[in-house]
Amino acid sequence: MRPPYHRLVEFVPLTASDVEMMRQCMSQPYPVAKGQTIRSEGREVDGVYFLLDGWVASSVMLKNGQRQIVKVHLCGDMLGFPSLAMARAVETLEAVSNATVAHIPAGRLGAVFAQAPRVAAAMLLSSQKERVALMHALSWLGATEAYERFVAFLIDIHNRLDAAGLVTNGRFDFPVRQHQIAEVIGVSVVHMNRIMKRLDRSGLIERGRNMFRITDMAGLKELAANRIPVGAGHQAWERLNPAMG
Amino acid sequence: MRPPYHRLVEFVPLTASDVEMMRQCMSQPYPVAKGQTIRSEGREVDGVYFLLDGWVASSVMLKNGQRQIVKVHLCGDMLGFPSLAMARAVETLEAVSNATVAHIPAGRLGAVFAQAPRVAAAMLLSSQKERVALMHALSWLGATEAYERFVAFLIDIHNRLDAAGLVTNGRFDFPVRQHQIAEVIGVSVVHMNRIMKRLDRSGLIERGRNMFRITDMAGLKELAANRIPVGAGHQAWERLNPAMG
DNA sequence: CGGGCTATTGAAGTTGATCAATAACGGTGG
DNA sequence: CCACCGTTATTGATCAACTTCAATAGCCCG
Repeated sequence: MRPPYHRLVEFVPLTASDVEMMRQCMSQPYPVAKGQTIRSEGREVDGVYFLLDGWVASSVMLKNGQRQIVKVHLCGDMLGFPSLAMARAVETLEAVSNATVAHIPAGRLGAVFAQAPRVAAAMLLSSQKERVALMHALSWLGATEAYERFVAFLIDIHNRLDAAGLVTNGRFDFPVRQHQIAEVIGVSVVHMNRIMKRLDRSGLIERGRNMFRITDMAGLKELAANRIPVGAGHQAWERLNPAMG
Repeated sequence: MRPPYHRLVEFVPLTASDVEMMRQCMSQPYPVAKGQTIRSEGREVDGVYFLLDGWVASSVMLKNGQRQIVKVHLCGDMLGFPSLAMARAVETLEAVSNATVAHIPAGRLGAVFAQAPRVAAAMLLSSQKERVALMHALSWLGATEAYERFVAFLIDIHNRLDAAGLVTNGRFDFPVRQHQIAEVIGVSVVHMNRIMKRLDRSGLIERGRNMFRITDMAGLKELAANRIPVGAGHQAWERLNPAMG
């Protein structure tokens, strides 16, 4: 399945009609301009969103006025899923670049799950992968210094963009401003900048205003805090269905 | 539904037969002694675990030898779910107190999902709640100082124990050692201890070697970094099924 | 070509880490 | 019942990572 639909079939070999059903339950895709909010924390939960193109930050606001970006979403991601379990939305979804999203009303989502249990399984497994990503982000934040955290973040972004076919020769668009990266990594903008300069000097990457190129992935991986876990792919589905396969 | 089964029906009004089916697919409950490992990071993923009693830490190991506890599991929690999407287990499950768990083989889990879509929905929504918990832990780690993080952690534990009926008059068992709390909060043991002494002086809590009593919850909540989000309960299920209700 | 956002750099102050040592607890064997 | 020992808790002193304040420079856009 081509991006942006590649993630739907990552864990479960959905049929063409399964995917078509998912597509049917989405609204017409619409553009969101850079900086615009798709849905704010505290709003009513009326469903989830599918990101067809662009970059979206999912963030949580704290009482002290600080904001933590808990996930940078890329092409093919489902947005706002965690809030489905909560009375009101817990995260703010904000476009970091110009983006294209489609809304999926909660009611239609329920209908799809009822009619296509394989789609439900696909969503369940995708959600577990997101939990793993959060667990790793948490471990970086709690147990490593900021430089390594940023390296791990860069590698993650690279790999996910690569899966969406958006990396050429280690080079990819990177529309995230330094103050936003700082909110991901959990440091001040000032320190974030010092980290970038330090990474510049390392010679492992090249950096443009809206672009990154990883010139030495092996070197970067040595700096990162832990091994990048590998997804189970369709093996996950096979584990759940030992008979059918 | 009584603990430890209270969380199964938190979001979806499962029938008695749904719950019975879940219970059927679990192994005979077995004890795990304090300090024992239930499943290690890197092991094969052969299913998940249900925690009937006791405390279990879910942790991730980093290359630098540091360990981050990403979740402290309590009675009624499902353990090891995130690894279902990965080729090998990403977290280590270790008993913090004597505990009782039951194993749920992946294959039986798949069978339940196929036969009881409402159970699948319940698991999906529970997983979203866990994602929200991780998102908040992440925001605390990234954007607040350790003292507030610990307060937020304490409140969270209190609320979850309360939901399991394990709090009396603000008092609850707390078998977690300071070095383990340090691994949750992301600080050194030494600093963790200073935080506890500081909290002692605040007069908001009383502390014993294996016990906590919250004497001023309102005061604690003022210290915490952000509002405690409220779960949607069965409203989550109703959102997914607007017709049936 | 002015104005706002973004990036960069310096200097001083905090939070929390690390090293090191001591005290208290809890269980065990004699 | 007590002496012993490993684990856990507590405290002091020094050091590193990171923050905050402040200022300047560069980029993009109308």
